[in-house]
Amino acid sequence: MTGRERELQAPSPQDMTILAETFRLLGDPTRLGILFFCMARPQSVGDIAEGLGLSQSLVSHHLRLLRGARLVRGERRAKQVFYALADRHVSDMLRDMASHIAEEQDDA
Amino acid sequence: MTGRERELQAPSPQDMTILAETFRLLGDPTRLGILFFCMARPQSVGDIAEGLGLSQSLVSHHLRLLRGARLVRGERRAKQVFYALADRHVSDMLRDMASHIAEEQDDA
DNA sequence: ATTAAATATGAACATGTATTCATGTGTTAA
DNA sequence: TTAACACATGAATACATGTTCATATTTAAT
Repeated sequence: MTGRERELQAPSPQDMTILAETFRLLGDPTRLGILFFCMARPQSVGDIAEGLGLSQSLVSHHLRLLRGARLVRGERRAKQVFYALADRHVSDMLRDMASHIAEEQDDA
Repeated sequence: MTGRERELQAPSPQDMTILAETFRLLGDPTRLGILFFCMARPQSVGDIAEGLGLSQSLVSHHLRLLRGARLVRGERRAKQVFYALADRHVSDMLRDMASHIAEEQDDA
């Protein structure tokens, strides 16, 4: 115990880069919608497109970016590819942020 | 208890918008740097600029965006304006995300 | 082999945005 | 009132990026 328990050190430059990149990808409404749409269970590209009212091409483009950042994982089943959040960290991040935003509204 | 305790409902459209906007603002390396720089204690605009090697104008422009989203708060003291994270939610968000990213690196 | 279905990719475009430069506004001291 | 300091703002620009359209690739069925 140093008496400064709440001291917060800035992330390493490397983590900073990844952090900013992650935030940037989550900062697009379309991509954010895709992520929440895949949260409950894996969804095929077509399902995402239809469910969110987006073109198949657009969804595929966004999924490529999300894949590149390891935010989602895609698995083939026959002709379709089902996408899911990459791991628990991703879903936890979304959940945490969502709850922070929700609480923030109270004390406006 | 429903047996589906981990069920996650998507945020409301309104929260979705705020969430995406928040992510978008955090998605810029310069802004992210400014936020972490102000985390420990309030910092003046000049200190931020000098500390991060940025122009005063650029810092001011970014602070305006961060203010608009209520991510930071500015307080005047004499000639200077000291900026701090708006509230605990903001610092918690940054801390949470940073730790998620840090842990994510382990199981690469 | 053809055909159809599902997804991925490349080019093109329009829009958004981070940065710089110049200038304005507010505050303190003389 | 000036002058100097600290910060804010507007215009301009270079660059990034979200979206569409057309087309390629992969898989399954006949």
